[in-house]
Amino acid sequence: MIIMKNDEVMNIAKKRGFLWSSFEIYAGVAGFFDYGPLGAVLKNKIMNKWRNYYVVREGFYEIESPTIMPEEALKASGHVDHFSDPMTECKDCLEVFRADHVIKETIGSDVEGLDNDELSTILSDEQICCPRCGGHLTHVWSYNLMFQTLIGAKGKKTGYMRPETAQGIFIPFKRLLRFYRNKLPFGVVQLGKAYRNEISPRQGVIRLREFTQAEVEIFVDPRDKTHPRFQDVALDTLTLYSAENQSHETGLIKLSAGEAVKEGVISSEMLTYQLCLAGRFLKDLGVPEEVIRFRQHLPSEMAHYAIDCWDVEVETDRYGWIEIIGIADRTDFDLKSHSQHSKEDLRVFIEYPEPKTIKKMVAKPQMSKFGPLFKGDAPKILKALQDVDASQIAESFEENEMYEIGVGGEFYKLIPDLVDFQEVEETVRGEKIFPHVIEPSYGIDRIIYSVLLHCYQEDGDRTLLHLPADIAPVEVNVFPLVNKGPLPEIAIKIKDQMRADGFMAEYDSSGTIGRRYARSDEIGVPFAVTVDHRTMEDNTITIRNRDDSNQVRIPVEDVYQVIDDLIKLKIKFEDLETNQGS
RNA sequence: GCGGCUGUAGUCUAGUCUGGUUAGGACUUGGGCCUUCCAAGCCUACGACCCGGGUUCAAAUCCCGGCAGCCGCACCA
Repeated sequence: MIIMKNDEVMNIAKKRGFLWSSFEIYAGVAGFFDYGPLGAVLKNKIMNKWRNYYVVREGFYEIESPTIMPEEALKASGHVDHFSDPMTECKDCLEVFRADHVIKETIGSDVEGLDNDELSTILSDEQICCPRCGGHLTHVWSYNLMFQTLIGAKGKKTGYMRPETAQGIFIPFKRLLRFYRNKLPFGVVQLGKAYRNEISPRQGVIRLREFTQAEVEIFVDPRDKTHPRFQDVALDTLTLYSAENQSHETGLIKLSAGEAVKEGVISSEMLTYQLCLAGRFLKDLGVPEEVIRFRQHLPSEMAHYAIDCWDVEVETDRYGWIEIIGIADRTDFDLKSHSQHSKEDLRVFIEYPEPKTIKKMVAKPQMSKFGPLFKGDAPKILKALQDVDASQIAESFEENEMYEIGVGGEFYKLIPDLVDFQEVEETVRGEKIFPHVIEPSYGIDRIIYSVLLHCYQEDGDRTLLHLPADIAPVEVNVFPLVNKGPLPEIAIKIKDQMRADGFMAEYDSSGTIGRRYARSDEIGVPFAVTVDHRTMEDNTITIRNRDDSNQVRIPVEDVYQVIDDLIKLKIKFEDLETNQGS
């Protein structure tokens, strides 16, 4: 039995307060995890680093919307109908199947969109039996992956826990568009909990029923998916596993971002830019490049509305390659659908660079004849007439001497006498379109797992977490070399000053100094300040670097600034060593 | 949701088959001694039979149910 890094890491995570399964004293519930004292800090630091990437540097403002959503909204998004699976169970062997899959496999017809009763009817009419044992299948029921709840005291309104944060961004689109002063492209982010009632969550923190997402929705002009700062990422190397590589089993390819766009492997600059950003983010979290790949969705697995979709995957010893970020071009599906369901116009007016003057024929009703003829119906006919292309009417006049127009179920005959045609010049300044959406969607819990897993290292007896200094939960430890004389007191004072300066600092005097360093390394504290005999002589302390155990000696009064620079990655520990040497 | 295996301190484990004294050990952790730089040593303390029911004079041990974990199947818009 190979000892998996996964097991070691999860062991430390539990023992030292990063992660553990929830409700343990009540035997736990599958699919729920607590973040412990260190885990919660780590998570916040990672989320804040993420904000620094997207909110600060990309300028995509963050919003926060409710985690409970009304049924209508999720009906529009497709989750009510499509996030549930029609299930059927074999009465004999108790195996559970997806009803639509069984039907498709047995009689070959596509039954997408049929409701449960219709599916049940097909099952019995076609005498479809259990694919495994040939037994009888039950009626079809829905297993919806969303947690359902009731809103209000009378509980009349059905609500669901949101299955993704994205919808919370699409719904207030009009307000967001206005906030961004009606101009594309713009991006909006949301970090928060999402909920999926997985049938059988089993892979620890990889598949949770309640999890944290960080999602970005970037609204772009569908005709222009170039990125203004593409040059900034064009030379980034991406390890790609394209749909073609997968179907031909040709392995991974390494391309620069620029090449990937040029060769059409990735569909747009916008999408590619996001892939690069995701890659950089992971590397900044200490996930090495060798374990990151970008896998394109196969046409068969891609949601029908997406035109290109890439998963960022990280390799793990326990679970293989796992998806931790999904980056999709969702086109205009969501906005269009919400537009239809809500009857709100969620389009954006895009101005042409130059106003276009177009000549067109318009039909001008002869009101003096029109009015008397149609009387009360005239206004609505006029209104309907506005939506009809004048050339169509002209054509119909030529062929049939009349044009029939339908208004609300009634038909009216127009004869050439009633309508004049005029050629007019019209200035068109732009047009209304549904923006396309580029969506990077991060699974924060999976990222935290990946970070812990790949920052974990064994070095002889020593185990350490190579967390980047700016995400390490405890930033600095302060130790007295021995518990004698004034050393503890000085160390405590330094620790207190560190805390006053805003550092996550801890003091530890228990056991030998070696044991304290070991404890410190195990949770990835990047630096340790040690107070020793020389501190009393010349007021200096040592700073120990977690990653190589090296130490440099500096004056006590400098320690706060130096630690600050180290934690914020402004200087490297090696620079201190060099300075000291000179 | 189905089937198989498993469940003893924070961790690893002895004991379970064959029911019987105060559930034993190691590591970890807390306190103390020692110790002037990387899990040393000594003393000391805390800490467990997954939950519920049954059988029995007696259950960690046998039986049933539940829960959780692992493996396989299914599921994963």
